Amino acid sequence: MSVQERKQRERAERERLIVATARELAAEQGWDAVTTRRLAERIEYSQPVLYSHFRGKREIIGAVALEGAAEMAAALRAATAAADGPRARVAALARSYLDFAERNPPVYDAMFQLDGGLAFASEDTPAPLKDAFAALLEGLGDAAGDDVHPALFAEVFWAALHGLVTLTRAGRLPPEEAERRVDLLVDRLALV
Amino acid sequence: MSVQERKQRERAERERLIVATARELAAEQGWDAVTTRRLAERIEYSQPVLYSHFRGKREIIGAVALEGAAEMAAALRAATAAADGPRARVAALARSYLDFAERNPPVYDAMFQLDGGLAFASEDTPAPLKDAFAALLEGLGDAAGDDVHPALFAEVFWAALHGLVTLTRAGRLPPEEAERRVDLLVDRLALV
DNA sequence: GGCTCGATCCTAGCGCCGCTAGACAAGTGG
DNA sequence: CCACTTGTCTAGCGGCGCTAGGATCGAGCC
Repeated sequence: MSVQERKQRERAERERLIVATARELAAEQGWDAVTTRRLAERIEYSQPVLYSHFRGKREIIGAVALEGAAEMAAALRAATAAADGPRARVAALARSYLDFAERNPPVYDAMFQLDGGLAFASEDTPAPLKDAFAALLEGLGDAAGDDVHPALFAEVFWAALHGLVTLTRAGRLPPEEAERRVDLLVDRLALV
Repeated sequence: MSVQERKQRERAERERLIVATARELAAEQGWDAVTTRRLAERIEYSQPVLYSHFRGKREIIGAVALEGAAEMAAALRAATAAADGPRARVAALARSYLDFAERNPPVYDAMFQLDGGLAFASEDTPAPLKDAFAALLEGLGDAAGDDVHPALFAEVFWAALHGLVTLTRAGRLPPEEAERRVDLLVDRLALV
């Protein structure tokens, strides 16, 4: 069986290569430049090979999004763990979120802007996505206050962060004021 | 000169037809279905005619976005004018914004999700876009509080609303709770 | 060791996209 | 009546996502 196992390993390896290359290409030249032809050329296989791993381009985007979700969850947890006190924790969470989006624009796009064909709010939502939201929920802790359901609070807080990311990226919000916006958001929304 | 004037009128009329048809097609089948070929067929002209009015597809999307911005500005002003008291005004503004996005998904997408080639935060930002933000700013009035610049406050409030729209559309936030989220946003963010 | 056969991968191509060059008809001014 | 501008169309370019069908190659059996 060793031969089959080796083949499976190689296959999995190649799948990782595809996702990593797609991400790399997107980081260098944007998602528009990520075409199946270019991607195939970079991994030094022909186009149809991509389709033996993924149903189509959407699924490749989705794979990048899942990778990103896992990384974001880790980043959020690391940031909140290092913070001291409730307010600092919420602020660190917010900064960490914005920071992640700024450092990985194509990954963030894959997660929220592009169609990666991922189910979001259903039972078959992929685990990494659920976990990223869980990390958000943990970090916010009891900043929701007694009169508001924590999940609802997390949703609104998340929406605000996501809006900041989107509008900043669109060139609508000058980056210099980012810090002040985070302060405003944390000071007013969170009860800490 | 009458002949030339008539021609100009007809030309302007056809341009409106193009934009309206693009919007209609997007509303019926989504922006993916808005191709230059289909659009040309619907207006009963050939493809190149589109390019005598717009530089390309992006500009057509941009035109729909501008139309949408003007409508949104009007909707926001109407909603805030009808509201009584500062808190009601802010709440009406928020509901009106979300309502607009829900009623006109493709238009909202043209404004904020797609690339319409519009300059956003510079001196040559088209007037309708500036005006829409102005309407937002007016509606929020002095809900910013004394310690926060009104424009900065408007940006954050807007970002939160935009995030709610995006995440709701992505299926991430259940629509039933929309009202409660608006309440949370208004109660905490606005000082009224 | 030679052969069969299934897995694996590639070449070629389909239908569609955004966009444009160049032919052609219609209307205007001399 | 003719030259010419203006407006529109036909046809086609390069590139897209995706797939059918043929070639190749290595594993497993006699």
